[in-house]
Amino acid sequence: MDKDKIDKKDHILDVAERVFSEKGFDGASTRLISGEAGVNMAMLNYYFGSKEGLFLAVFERKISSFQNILQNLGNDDSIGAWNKMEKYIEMYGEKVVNNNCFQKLLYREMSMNRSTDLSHKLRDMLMKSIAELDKILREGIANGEFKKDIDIPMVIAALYGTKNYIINTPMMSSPLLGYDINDDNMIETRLKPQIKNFMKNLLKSYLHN
Amino acid sequence: MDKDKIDKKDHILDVAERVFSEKGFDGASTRLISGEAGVNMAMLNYYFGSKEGLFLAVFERKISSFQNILQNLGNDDSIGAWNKMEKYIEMYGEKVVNNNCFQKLLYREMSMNRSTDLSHKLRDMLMKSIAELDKILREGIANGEFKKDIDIPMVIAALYGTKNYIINTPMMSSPLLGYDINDDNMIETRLKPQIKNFMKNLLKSYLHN
DNA sequence: TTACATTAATCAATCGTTTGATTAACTTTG
DNA sequence: CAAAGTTAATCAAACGATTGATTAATGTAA
Repeated sequence: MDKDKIDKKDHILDVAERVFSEKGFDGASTRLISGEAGVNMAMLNYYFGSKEGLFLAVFERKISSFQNILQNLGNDDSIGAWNKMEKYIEMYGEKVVNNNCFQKLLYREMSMNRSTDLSHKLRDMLMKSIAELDKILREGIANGEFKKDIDIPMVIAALYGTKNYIINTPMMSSPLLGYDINDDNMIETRLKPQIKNFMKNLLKSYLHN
Repeated sequence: MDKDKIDKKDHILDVAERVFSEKGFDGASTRLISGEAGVNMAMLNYYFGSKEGLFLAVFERKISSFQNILQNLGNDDSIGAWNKMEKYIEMYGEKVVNNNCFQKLLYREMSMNRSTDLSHKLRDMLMKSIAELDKILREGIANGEFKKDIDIPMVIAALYGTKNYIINTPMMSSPLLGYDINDDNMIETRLKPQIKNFMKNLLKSYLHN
């Protein structure tokens, strides 16, 4: 059945995403991935052409799911810039902490600084989210809500960087925060509220006049 | 001469640090490292025992150089907490942006979340710097300089995370900031002041009453 | 039967590592 | 001093293991 094929491909992608995020591209062998997925090694090449094709497919799937979020927020004239900012932080906190396994993989790949098609695609994808945030910040400056001398690029780096630090280095953030970052329950009940709350307070005091 | 031997080992470590930071541990072959260092492949094992031994040696060398900085800052009673905070940001900005190649390597290894001796050593090393920052923040709260409801772990994550985002993903931060992050001259004249200035302003508005 | 799915076996290439031989610089001995 | 002995440094070559990829045979469902 066609359904089965899709489910199987999706299952392989799930496993590959996890293994790649744990071991990195070079550290994750095709034998390990296929073994953990419970499929024959040759199936990876049958479905995805090559190891790099599989790697690409992992990202392609997520890129399309990241497409239509965080959008059209800057075009709403009915609410102020700070209100948009809070909404952005809310949505960002939800979406991004949920996919922490993929986020780790994503930013490790970006830190490789490669000039591949994939890297450019990922950069463009991330830049879309950033552009939305940039628009909100400019609007806030223009209408006097925010101070006019705020450092927009650094605000963006602070928001994304703080989240990445927590998610990507659980070995540091877990003892720091006092609870286990790898525990999904802790992420939901404690980490999400804490991140959202902190980012709002931090940026509110910095941005506002 | 003994001098030459030390210099050669140091040269290999320099090259290994760069190649590891560019390709990752698994992506950097011993042939590539020895080739770029201009030494015979067997010399890596002769000097460092194994590839992992070389990897370890790269870190060991830096750990000892990171030892005595950022220390005894919290014990000085002659200046206030915010003053210490500014000094911390200054020193941190200098030390850390200078070694951006190593920083990339360091945090990529930490994101692997391995339970190796190396990972624990690196965590302990980083925790020392963090503990100093923690001490300053607690002191500021105790003496009324800082608000009493600040989120200390998140402040630490914001400081370290913002820097990491800029340094580790130049593909994002370069177009964001408008200049080339990989250019040493730009790092010195523009990035360093911008990071220091932003972090001070950001934290000043968040921490202070 | 036909077309797709799946398998075990195998491929060449590359991996990290080891080897035995050679060189050069000191040390010891007569 | 000079010859013999000793050591660390360096090299090309090869090792077995593992890598990603391919093949040819088999299974399966329409």
